[in-house]
Amino acid sequence: MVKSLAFDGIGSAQMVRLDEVDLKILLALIRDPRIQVSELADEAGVARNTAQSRLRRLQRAEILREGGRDIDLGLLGYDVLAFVTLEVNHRELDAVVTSLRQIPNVLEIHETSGRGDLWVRLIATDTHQLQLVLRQILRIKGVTRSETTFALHSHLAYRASPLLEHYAEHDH
Amino acid sequence: MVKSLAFDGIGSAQMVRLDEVDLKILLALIRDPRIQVSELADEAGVARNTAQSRLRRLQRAEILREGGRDIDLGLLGYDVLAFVTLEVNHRELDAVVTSLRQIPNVLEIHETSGRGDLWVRLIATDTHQLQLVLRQILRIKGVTRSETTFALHSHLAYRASPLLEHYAEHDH
DNA sequence: GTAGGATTTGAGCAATATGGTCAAATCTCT
DNA sequence: AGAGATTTGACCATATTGCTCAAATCCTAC
Repeated sequence: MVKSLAFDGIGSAQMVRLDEVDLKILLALIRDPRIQVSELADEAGVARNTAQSRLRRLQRAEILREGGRDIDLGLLGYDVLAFVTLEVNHRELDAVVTSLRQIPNVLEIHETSGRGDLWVRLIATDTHQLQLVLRQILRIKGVTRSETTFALHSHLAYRASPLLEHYAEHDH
Repeated sequence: MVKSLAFDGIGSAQMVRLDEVDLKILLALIRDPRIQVSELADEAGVARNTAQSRLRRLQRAEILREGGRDIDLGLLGYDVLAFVTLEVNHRELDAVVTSLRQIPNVLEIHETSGRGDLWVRLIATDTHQLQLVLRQILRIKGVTRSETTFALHSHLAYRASPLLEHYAEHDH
C-alpha cells in the first residue's frame, strides 16, 4: 500500500491523499514553478531521486495541472466552492480583512462596489466544514451581514490565455 | 528605446507593453511553467539567447509573479475587474456558456445556486471596454438579466498555500 | 538616408541539472 | 519476523543553463 498519493473512491471524482513530502514539494512549486528538482529535494528533505519520482507522480495524478503552479484542490477533497458577500462596518474593514486572511479556506478577497463590501472566495471539503467557516467569519467584529452563493459547477476555470492572444492581435 | 516590455506611466501603477515574442513566451509558460528555455526559444521563433534574456526581463518586470504561471494582467493595462451574475434561460445554458467562453475578457465561469444562474469573472482595460463586453453578453440568446459588481481593490489575490499547510497539519 | 544605440544572433565553453539504472537500506503493514 | 514498496546514494551519459563575445540586424531620430 502506498502511503503518499493514495487514491480514494469516496468523493465524486477520484480523490488523492498527500503526505508531508508531497505537500512540501507542492508548496515549493507554488512559490516557484520553475524550481529545479535538486532544490525541491532539499526543501522536502529527501533524496533527489525521491523528489524526482514524487514530482513525476504528482504530475501524472494531475494535481499539478500540466507541471505547473495550479493545484487541483478538488482532487484533495475540497469539493465545495462558495462565493460570500460580506457587509462590513467600514471603520473596521482593514481588521476584517486581516482576520479573513488568517482563515486558510479563504482563497481570495476583493473589495467591491454595490451593497456588500467584500467578496470572498471560500473552499471547503463539505457543507459542514463550510458552515463552520461561515460561522467563524460571522463572528469577526465588523461583519454585519453575509450572503453565500454556492458554485455548483465550474464551466470555465480561470484562464488568461485567450485575453493574451487577443492582446497580441489587437494592441499591436 | 526598447520596443518590447516598454514601461508607461499612464495607468495607476506602472504599465508594460509586450511584443509578440513576449506574448508567445508567456503563453508557453502558462501552458507549462516548467518548459525549458530552449523550447521557449523554439516556440517564440527566436534564438535561445534571446528567449533567455526575454524570460529574465519578464521575471524582473514581475509580469510573471515569481517565475511561474500567474500573470499580472493589471500590469498589461487590464485595470477593471468585475463580477457579473447572469440570469439564464435554463434550456439554453450550455449555449450561453459556449458563447461566453469565446469572449477573451471572460476569465472564469461558474454555475451557481441562488437567483442568478451563472457567475462570471470579467476583466477589461477600462469601464468603456467593460461596457462593450457587457453589451455583448446581454446580446447572447438565453441571457435574461445581468448584475455587475466592480472589484475596486484586491485585498487577497488567489492563494492556496495556507490551505495546503493546514491540510498538512490536520489531515495527517 | 544615415548614424547611433539597442537587440538579436550564433558560436563556443564551463558548470550544472536531468533522467536513468542499480543494489542496499529502510519503512509499513500484516 | 517477513513481504512488498519506497527511499537512498552512487554512478553515468546526455541535455540544459548561464555566460561571454563579435558580428549582424533592427529601430529611431535626425
